[in-house]
Amino acid sequence: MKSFIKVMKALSDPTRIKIVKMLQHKTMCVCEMREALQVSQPTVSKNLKILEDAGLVDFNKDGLWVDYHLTDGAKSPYVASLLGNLKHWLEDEEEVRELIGKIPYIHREEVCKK
Amino acid sequence: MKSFIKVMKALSDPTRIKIVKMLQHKTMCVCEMREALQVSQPTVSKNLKILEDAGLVDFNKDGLWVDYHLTDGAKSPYVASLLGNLKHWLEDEEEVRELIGKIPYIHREEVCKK
DNA sequence: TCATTATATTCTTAAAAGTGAATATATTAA
DNA sequence: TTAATATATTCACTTTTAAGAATATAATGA
Repeated sequence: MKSFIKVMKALSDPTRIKIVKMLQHKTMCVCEMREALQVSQPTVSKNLKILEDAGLVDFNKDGLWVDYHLTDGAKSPYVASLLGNLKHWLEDEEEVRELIGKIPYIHREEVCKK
Repeated sequence: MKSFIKVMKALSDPTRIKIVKMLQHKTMCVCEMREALQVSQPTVSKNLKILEDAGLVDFNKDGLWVDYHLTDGAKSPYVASLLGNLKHWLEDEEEVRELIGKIPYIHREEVCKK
């Protein structure tokens, strides 16, 4: 029950859902997501940690950058199923379309370094 | 996005998940659920309202009693899918099994009337 | 080693969520 | 209409959640 609630809670916040939707398209680092979402860097980091604790995302370090990606959900039926559904859920929401539309124009080299 | 978040939030609380799991087995009134869950009557009513607002449960009035049941989720793909998954999710959690085990022994006529 | 910089963590604050006691509402029956 | 009772709502209180500013950590290069 506890781990199930953790997954559901993780997916009960708009910022975190947006992160998931972005990661469906592309592995991204914190500052790229910060730029796309227009929120503070700590907000991105903390929400990523919540997603990570729930088993929804994982990361690889690449020098100073930390590349986040969605997990395959192999360790949890809830995660696998929900991430699967989220591939099509919310796809036609304007809010999401707009966010995804930004991604190609965000380049790590320009966005990071402030 | 908003209605999706509402559904996910509704399913992010242990009390409400327990209510959903009980309603998978049987239509129930507030005082029956109160007895099974061992929480206050307002707590049951308020959590039912949250589930109702999210489109997860509906009710029929039967005199003084209000019989709650799960919806078919026809109005929302999220609801239909999540309620479908919840039929098997958490089925082997001891906490849930114990709760479901109580249901046959709870009789409206005995439990209500305090 | 020191400077730079991407990310994580801490701290503080504000808003939201969850609970039960008390109260209000609604339905039924006498 | 009055009494009884199932449910809903209000209120007060506590806990949790989410945000950003400030700070700490970690990795790289000079």
